[in-house]
Amino acid sequence: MKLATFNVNGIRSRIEEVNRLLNQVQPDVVGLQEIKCETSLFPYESFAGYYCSVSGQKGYNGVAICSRVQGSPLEILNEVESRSIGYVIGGLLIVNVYAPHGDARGTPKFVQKLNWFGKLRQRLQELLTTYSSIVIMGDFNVALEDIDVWDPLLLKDTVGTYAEEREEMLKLMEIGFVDVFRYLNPNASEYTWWDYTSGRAKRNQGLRIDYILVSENLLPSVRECHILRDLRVEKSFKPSDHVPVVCTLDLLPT
DNA sequence: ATGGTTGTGCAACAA
Repeated sequence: MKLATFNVNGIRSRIEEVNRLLNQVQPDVVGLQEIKCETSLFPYESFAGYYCSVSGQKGYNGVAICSRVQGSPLEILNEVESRSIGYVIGGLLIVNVYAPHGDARGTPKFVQKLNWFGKLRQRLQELLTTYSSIVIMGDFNVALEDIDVWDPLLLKDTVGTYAEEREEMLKLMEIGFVDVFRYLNPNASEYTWWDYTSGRAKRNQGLRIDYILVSENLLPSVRECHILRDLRVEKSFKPSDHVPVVCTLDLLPT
């Protein structure tokens, strides 16, 4: 089973890049973040062969899960902003999230981000009593370690590297989830997001803030995990500021 | 250079 997560930064402006992902990678399940449209405006026609469960919102945020195998939608968090969505495929629960970006330490948005992680952790703890196999994918807006940051000194104590943010994400993982990319690549410095400004992408000055996490029972099934940096360097279309993360598990997509 | 770019939606905000 091949899983992909992709913060598209506006799904209606990213059709070409999404087509490339679907055709080249042929994922069984795709989690999308920042679709930035209402549910009714989601381009379902671009996902032929997929069942799409969408939680949209006008202008901002918005998440979707598209799966080749039909499943059942599951509410993850009851929240005003569309930042989470769940989909149950057989015995596997897929959770797709778009964590709040946050702001500088001490601001309301900084506190909201930490609280959101706390709510998600509590909900996952509850879900782990029902679903033993859970995948959480998405844009967490946190670079867990300094090797996930192109210049840890320059970016010390900024959005995505604050110790409080890292602690919240680690607490979430400590209830029983593993970062698949780091598990397979203990020392790799690869990034999933580059600022549009200042030519960050071409100089590979980015952060790793998009993840696929699996519940510990799934670790024996983990085979591969790749970050598709080519999609940002590619000149043939306008890219998102994020690139997809793709993981392969030895599970049948049923 | 208090800088730079993008999407949404049409001014300004969020990232």
